[in-house]
Amino acid sequence: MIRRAKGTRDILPPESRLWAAVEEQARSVFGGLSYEEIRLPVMEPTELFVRGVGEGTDIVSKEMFTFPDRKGRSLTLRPEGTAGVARAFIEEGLFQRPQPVRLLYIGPMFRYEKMQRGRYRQFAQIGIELLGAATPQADVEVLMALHMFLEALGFDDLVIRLNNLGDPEDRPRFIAGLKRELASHKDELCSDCHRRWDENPLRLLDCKVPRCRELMLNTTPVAEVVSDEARAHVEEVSAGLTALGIPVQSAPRLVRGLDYYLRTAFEIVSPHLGEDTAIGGGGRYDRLISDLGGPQVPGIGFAIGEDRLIDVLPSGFRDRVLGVRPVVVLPAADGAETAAMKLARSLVEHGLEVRNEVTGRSLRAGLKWAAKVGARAVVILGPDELAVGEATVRDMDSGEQRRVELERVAEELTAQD
RNA sequence: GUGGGCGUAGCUCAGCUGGUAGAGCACAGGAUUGUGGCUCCUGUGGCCGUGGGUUCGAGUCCCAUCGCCCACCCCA
Repeated sequence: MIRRAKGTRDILPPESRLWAAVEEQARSVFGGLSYEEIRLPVMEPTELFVRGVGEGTDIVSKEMFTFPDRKGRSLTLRPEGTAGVARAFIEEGLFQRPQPVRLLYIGPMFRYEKMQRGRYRQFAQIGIELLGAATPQADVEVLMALHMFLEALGFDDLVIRLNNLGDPEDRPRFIAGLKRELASHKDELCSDCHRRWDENPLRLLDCKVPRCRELMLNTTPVAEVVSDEARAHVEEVSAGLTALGIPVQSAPRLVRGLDYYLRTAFEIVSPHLGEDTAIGGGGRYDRLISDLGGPQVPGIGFAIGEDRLIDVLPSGFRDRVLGVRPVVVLPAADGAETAAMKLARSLVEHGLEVRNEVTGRSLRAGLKWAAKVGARAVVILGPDELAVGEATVRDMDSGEQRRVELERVAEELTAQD
């Protein structure tokens, strides 16, 4: 048997309904703020991610699906969405449109990772990017959008964890200070931290090892070392969110896995799900476009892990989506097929979800089947009904049924809502 | 990348010290020829993950390999 590639999965009905509903909600909420969908290639030149995401990141150093095409060009399946958006922004001249530009993307990303529950090598992200606005208000809008979207799905205890990464110019000063503070305890750090010490010192902050964590708590937060402008920027973002009634929590050790973030960096969490499970995260990336050879255009955005989101979806939303029940149309007489099909067409046109019986089951077997597929009602077209142009409409919960003229079946079924 | 556990029907699993592959659920039909959910009967469904080895004989023992799960690591 041929099996799916490691780390991929098949999303079957009815689970797939949740995906469709979540994406529809995203288009609705983000669309309401004029974020319009951009559809990008899932493969890009490898160099885009090496330069965009950063060579020292885990993603680029060991998690990319990279392969040569038939002419020897190195391609990579996108491990995240922002780099591709930045590339398209430059290549398609989006900086010549009225600024800022608001974009939404939904789609699969790929990372060659060790498998674990809730983590896949192909996973989906929903993200937005706001390009061409450097103000704190831009950050506030993006975070508000994130909050609105998740609230629309029924999350009710969301907290934004916010950090200030400063500007790239602040980085060496901060890192030097951090190392100075940690120097006397360097031998107590874990082996990974020793590696990070030289390769990616910022990520020292992010270590999950308890002893390392303790040591980090005593270090000076990045936010206190950054330039006045950077500090004012993030403080204004925080104040703006608070003024909107969106809970914000300062997260001095929050560091994200992508090199391009500066100033604003954040995650959104739902505390009752556990503090380690961020639903989404993002930040500001004012140098990314220019680093990739484009104009100096600032940007901010986030990505939500759709797989994980669907895993933790509030039950209300879940039940609403999965609770939709079909109406079964059941021809139970010779020659009833056409009338049944016409009726099905009419019911669908009235917005009902119809499930036709097309296997020639007996009335009895048909009803049994209807119960199994969760039908809320069955429309029976037997010989008696057919003779007088009627149908029997049976409510599958109450068992009540009545004869209705064919033209009035849709009306009968939509009335009970 | 490191450590541990597990691979038998679509799903959950049983299968003893090696001797002709099983159950429940699910699916299909019927008992009830115009009425579902309960019950009962019948049926479909397997190269026992794959390859090699030991043996008269392997689902069972040995080796390898692939896959899945858990933890670490990392991360949306």
